[in-house]
Amino acid sequence: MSHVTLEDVARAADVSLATASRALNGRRVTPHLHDRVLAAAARLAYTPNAHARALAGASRRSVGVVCHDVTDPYFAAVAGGVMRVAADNDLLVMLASTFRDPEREIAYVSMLRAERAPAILLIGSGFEDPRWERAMAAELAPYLDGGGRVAVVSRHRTLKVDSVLPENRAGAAALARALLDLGHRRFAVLSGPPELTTVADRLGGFRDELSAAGVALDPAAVAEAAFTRDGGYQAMTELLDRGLNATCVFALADVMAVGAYAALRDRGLSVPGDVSVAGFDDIPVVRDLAPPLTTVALPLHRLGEEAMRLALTENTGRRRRIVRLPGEVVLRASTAPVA
Amino acid sequence: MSHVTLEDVARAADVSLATASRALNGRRVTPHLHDRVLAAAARLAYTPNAHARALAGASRRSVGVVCHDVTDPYFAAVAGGVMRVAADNDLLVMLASTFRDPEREIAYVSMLRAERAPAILLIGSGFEDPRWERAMAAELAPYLDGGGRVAVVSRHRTLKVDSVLPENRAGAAALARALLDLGHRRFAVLSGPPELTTVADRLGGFRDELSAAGVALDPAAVAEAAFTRDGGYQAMTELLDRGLNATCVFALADVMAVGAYAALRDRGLSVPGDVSVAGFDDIPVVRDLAPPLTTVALPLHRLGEEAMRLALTENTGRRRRIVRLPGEVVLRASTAPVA
DNA sequence: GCGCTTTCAGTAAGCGCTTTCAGGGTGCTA
DNA sequence: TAGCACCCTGAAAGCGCTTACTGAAAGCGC
Repeated sequence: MSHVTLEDVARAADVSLATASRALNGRRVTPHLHDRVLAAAARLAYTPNAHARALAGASRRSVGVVCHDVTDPYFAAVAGGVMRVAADNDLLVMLASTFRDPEREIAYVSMLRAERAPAILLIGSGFEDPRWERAMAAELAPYLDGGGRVAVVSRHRTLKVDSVLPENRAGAAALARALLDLGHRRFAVLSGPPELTTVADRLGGFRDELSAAGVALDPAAVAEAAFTRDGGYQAMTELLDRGLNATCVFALADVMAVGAYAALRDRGLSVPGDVSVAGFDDIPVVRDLAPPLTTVALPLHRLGEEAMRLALTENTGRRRRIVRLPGEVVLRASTAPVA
Repeated sequence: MSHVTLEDVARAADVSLATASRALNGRRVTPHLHDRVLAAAARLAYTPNAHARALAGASRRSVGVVCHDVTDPYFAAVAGGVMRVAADNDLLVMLASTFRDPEREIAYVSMLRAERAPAILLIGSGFEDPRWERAMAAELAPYLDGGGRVAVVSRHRTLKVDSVLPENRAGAAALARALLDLGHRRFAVLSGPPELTTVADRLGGFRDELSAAGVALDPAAVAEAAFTRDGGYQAMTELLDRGLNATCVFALADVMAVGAYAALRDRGLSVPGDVSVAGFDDIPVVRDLAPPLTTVALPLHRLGEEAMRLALTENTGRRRRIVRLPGEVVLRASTAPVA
C-alpha cells in the first residue's frame, strides 16, 4: 500500500484538489465541504507530503542545528534552550553532531542547505584555521543570499552572521581575579585544542589577567588535550607526571575539570586540600561533584534560546547582530584560599 | 537573488537537464561533459533541492529520532550511538525532544511522517496509558504501510515494531541480589512516574527479587518523583522527612541518584557511611561522583547503535525483531556491606 | 559498405502540493 | 426582472528534480 495523497482525500470527499488543500490549510471554504474534507483526511490517516509542500512554496518548518557533540553536557544544555524556543514556535529541530570534524560540519551545512531549512544554527567554537572558516563562509553565503537565516553560538572571526557570544575572555579574566584573591600565584591550565576559538579566548583572558597582576603563567604548566572529560583526565595526568607545581588548576571547560578530578583521585590527591580546581561553563553536573566545582557560570539555556530567537527574527539593520552573554564566577568548594 | 537550480547549471554547462542530473549523481556520462557540469555547479555554488529530489523519488537521507530530553545524559549517550551509525551511513539525524509530553511526541512523529523520513526512532520509555500508546500505534501504522522503518529503544507493550530492549527487569533483579549479598535487608526506592514502562519494569524486577529472598519492600519506602536529577533530590528529601529506615536506597535511574546524593549531602549524611545508594543506567558521569555510584551498567551507546541498525536493515522475517541488551551490575564505592 | 547492437544525450512525464486564474452560482440593487 | 458584485469552487500551471523513453551516432561483423 502506497501513500495517501491529497488527491485521494479529495476524491473521497468528492471535491477538487484545490478545495481539499484549502480546507486542510484553513482557507475559506464552505463549512459543509470543510468538514467533509477533514473527515476524509482523518479516515484515510492522511499526512501531507512535506516535500511536495515545500516544493510548492509553503514555508518550511524545521530548522537545522549543528553542534560538536550532543553527548557533551555543554551542548546538551544549549540544545535544550534551542529546542524550547523551537517547540514554542512549532518548529522541528534537526540536530547534527560533527564530533569536531570541520569537514563533517561543512557537509552537514550543505545537507541543511539542500533541505532548504529556513534557519541554520551553528553551536560551538569555530576553528582558528582560516581555511575551514573560509570554506564554511563560502557554504553559507549562497544560503544567506537565498534568504536563509543563520545564527551562531560562540563563534566569530570569519563568519559575519548574527551571533551569541559568551564572554569567554572576560569570564576567564574574572575567574583569574577571583583565584588571585584567594591567594593563588602558581597556576596550571588544562587546555583544549588551540585551534578552537573558545580555547584561545579563555586561555588569553586568563593569562592576560594574571600578567596584569604580575603573575606569569608557566608555559610548561599548560597541558593540551581534547576538550572532553577524557581529555581533562589525560592533561591532568600529564601535568602530574611532569611534577605539578601549582596550587590551582584551571580547566578551560567543566568537562575537563571532571576528568581532572578523576586523575587527581587516582593519585590520591584531594581537592581542594592538595590543589584547587576551577572550570568554565557551569554544566549542571558540576554542582553535584564532590567537591562542587568552582567555575564561570554561563547561562547555557539562554545561549541556545537567544540564538534561536536571532534566527527567528529578521535582522532589519545593516550590521550583524551580536548578543553578548556574560559569565559569572561561582566560587564553590573546589577552590580554597592559600594558607 | 534566488536559488541556483539544476536548470541554471545545465544552461551554464550547455547540456540538458537530464545530463546535468546524471553527471551530478555519478551516472554514466562522457567525461568531458561530466567535468563541464561539475565545474558549472561549483562555480554557481549549486546545491540540489532536497525536497524536489525527494519528491522526484530519490531516497531520503535523514532519519528522525524522538527522545524525551536531550539534556538527560542517558538520552545523550543513546543519541550518541545513533549518530555514530547514522554518520557512518551518511545520514542526517533529526533529533527531537518531547520533554515527556505524549502529545508532543505524537506531533513529532506526524511531522517526521510528513517529511517522509525513511526511518523513525523512538528512544525512551513508552507510556503505560493505553490511550497514548494506541494513538501512537495509529500514527505509526500508515507510516509503516508506506514503507517507513520504525525502531524503538526501551518501549514495548502496544507497539509492534523492531525494538531494542535493555533488560530492565533482569538488571534490577541482579542488582537486588547483589545488594542482598552485601547484607542489606531494608531498602528504599526512588521511583519515577509509574506510567513509564521503564519504571514499572525496574521496580517490578527489584521488588520481585527481594520477595524471592523473603525480603519485603515497604510501600512507604517508595517515593515517586520526576525521572530527573531534581526528581531524585525531591524523592530523597521526602523519604528523609518521613524518617528513612533503610540501609540502602535504589534510584531507578542514575540521574535520580545524583539528586539523591545532593539531598543526602544537604542533610549531612554520608554515602555509603549512613546509607548506601545504587542507581541504574551507568551514565558517564556517575563514575566521577564522590563516591562513585554502584549501578546497573547499560551499554548506552549500543542501545542507540542497535536501534539505528535495526532501522537501517530490512526485516525479512514476519515477526518484529527484538534485540535484548543485558545490564551488568557494577559495584562501586556508594554501596557498602552492612556491618 | 550495410544492417545490427550499443552508448549516451535529450525530451518529457510525472512526484504531491499550493495558488493563480477563470467561471458559475448567489444575493443584492435598480 | 435584468444587471452587477461577490464568493466559492475547479481547472491548470508550476515548484526542481529523477528517470523512463526516444532517437541519433558510433562501433561491430559479415
